[in-house]
Amino acid sequence: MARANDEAAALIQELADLLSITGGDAFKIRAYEKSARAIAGHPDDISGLDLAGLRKIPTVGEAIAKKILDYTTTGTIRQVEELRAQIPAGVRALTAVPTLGPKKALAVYEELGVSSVDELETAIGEGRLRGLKGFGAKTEENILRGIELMRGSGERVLVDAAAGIADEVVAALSGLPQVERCEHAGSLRRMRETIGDVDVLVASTDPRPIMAAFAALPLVHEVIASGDKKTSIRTAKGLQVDLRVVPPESWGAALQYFTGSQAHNIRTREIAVKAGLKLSEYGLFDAESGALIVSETEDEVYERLGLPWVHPALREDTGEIEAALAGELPRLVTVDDLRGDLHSHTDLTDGIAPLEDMVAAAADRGLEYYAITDHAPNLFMQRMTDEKMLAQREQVRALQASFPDLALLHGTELNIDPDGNVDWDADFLAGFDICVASIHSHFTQDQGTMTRRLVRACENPHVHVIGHPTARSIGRRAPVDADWDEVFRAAARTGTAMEIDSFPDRLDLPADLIRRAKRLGVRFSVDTDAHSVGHHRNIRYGVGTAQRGWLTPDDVINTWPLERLREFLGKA
DNA sequence: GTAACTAATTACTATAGCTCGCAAGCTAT
Repeated sequence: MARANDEAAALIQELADLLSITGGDAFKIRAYEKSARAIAGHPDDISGLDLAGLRKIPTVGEAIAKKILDYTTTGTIRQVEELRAQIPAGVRALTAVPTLGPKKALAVYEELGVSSVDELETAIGEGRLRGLKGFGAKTEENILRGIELMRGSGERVLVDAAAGIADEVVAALSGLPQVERCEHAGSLRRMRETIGDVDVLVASTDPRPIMAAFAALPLVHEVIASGDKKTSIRTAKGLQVDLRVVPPESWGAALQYFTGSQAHNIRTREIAVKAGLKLSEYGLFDAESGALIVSETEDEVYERLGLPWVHPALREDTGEIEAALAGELPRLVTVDDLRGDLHSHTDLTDGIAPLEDMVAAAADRGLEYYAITDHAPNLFMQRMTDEKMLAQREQVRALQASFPDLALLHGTELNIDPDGNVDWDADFLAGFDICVASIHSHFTQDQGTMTRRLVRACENPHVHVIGHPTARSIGRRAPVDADWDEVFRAAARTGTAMEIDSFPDRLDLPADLIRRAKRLGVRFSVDTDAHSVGHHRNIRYGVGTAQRGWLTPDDVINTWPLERLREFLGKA
């Protein structure tokens, strides 16, 4: 799975981290970080590029190009090796402890020889940090809590968990008389697949009572910091929530700023500086006079910078600024664009709701078509049989009369076996309106075998969609290892769609692979994979992932009118 | 280290709050 691009980017990022510890020039460090992102996001494989080719990557100049070449020829970068010899890996790991940055990490290493998180904990226990310049009792306490957090629940949470907290905070604060506007921002608004902390923004002229009300919410376990402009709390499960209160006239600039990403903000601020402006969370200002120019809405902020409004899902500095400047931003697919859902389950297999309830829920979503795709026999615990499947088909056909505005498709979710074959022979498969095929076993095959397996599934004329293609489970199971570009070329060639599964712990395909697949001409299906009525609500996360993959409605087959979809399903 | 309207220098996002120690650095975003 790790491409040369990703490995080279990781090395360059490590170089930046190590330099920040040894106290290198801050701008040099930023240059490395920038180029690491650019290399990771570069569409072409860097292993075939020469010095000139590498330098064509934005932010990669002479020196970094040579380092990448060093990597592609020797497998590593000399400067990284040298710094590794100087700074043990454990010291770099120390900077992962919240409240312990590069400066303090270096101090404990140089003064006390501490080079791992465990050693740091011991050193604090023995009182060895006392007397170190810049380390007081409070710092000790904060580091210990940081270590505890890092080991415990302070990890990133799935997007639905963060969305639940954000919705609760926004609902509670929106009711306060002092609050003029209230929305969540941050990585949740950008729909990242996991969320480190929740950002909530309020517009008001009277912050005090809002901060007090926020700190008193039932979900608050601990108040980390509180001032007039910002209050940070932690929930019982360890999720940090930051509340910022800004004046109403700063709303647009503040929302833009707190939505991030940091990399995107750096780019927008650079554009401001070049135009003789200054952009901060309080507004867009004339750099010389300091006069406020605009900032009431995000639209105004972008417009004054010479850019169209950029959708939050694109704000990662992976090409959206260039596309915006060129007027080539994609019109992203939205939940409202979807006419159908092509992957769902009932209580015939492992769903918990009967067919009628699932179909009624689809009708409530306002869909025009809906596919029932229960599991196929080779997923043995589901006890599927030919007879059960055919009986369900009769039920679906009969139910159709009750839903004149919702076309029901009878399908199945097939299992791609280790060789790339699926359940049932061609004759039986031909009886389905749609077949999704997914990997449910043998996740650890080597890359070559896995690639052939997926390509073979695409080449099956009865397989229309590859379900949750990487089979990952976020935080629990790694994605399968395949040569994705080869899989995507097969999908494009055979007219097989790649699914974007909306389950918050799947979000599969992930956004970076979506972008690669789209470049190779692949189509997508954004589905809920619903196993209950409530799962239909997950569609927002699948659509968010599709947006992060720069997809337009035309890229997504279940935005198409039913007739066009039917043509696609007749791929054979 | 890179990019740019000084072509050899120059600028590089901007702010809040905390901590230590009483002005300034660090961390986080």
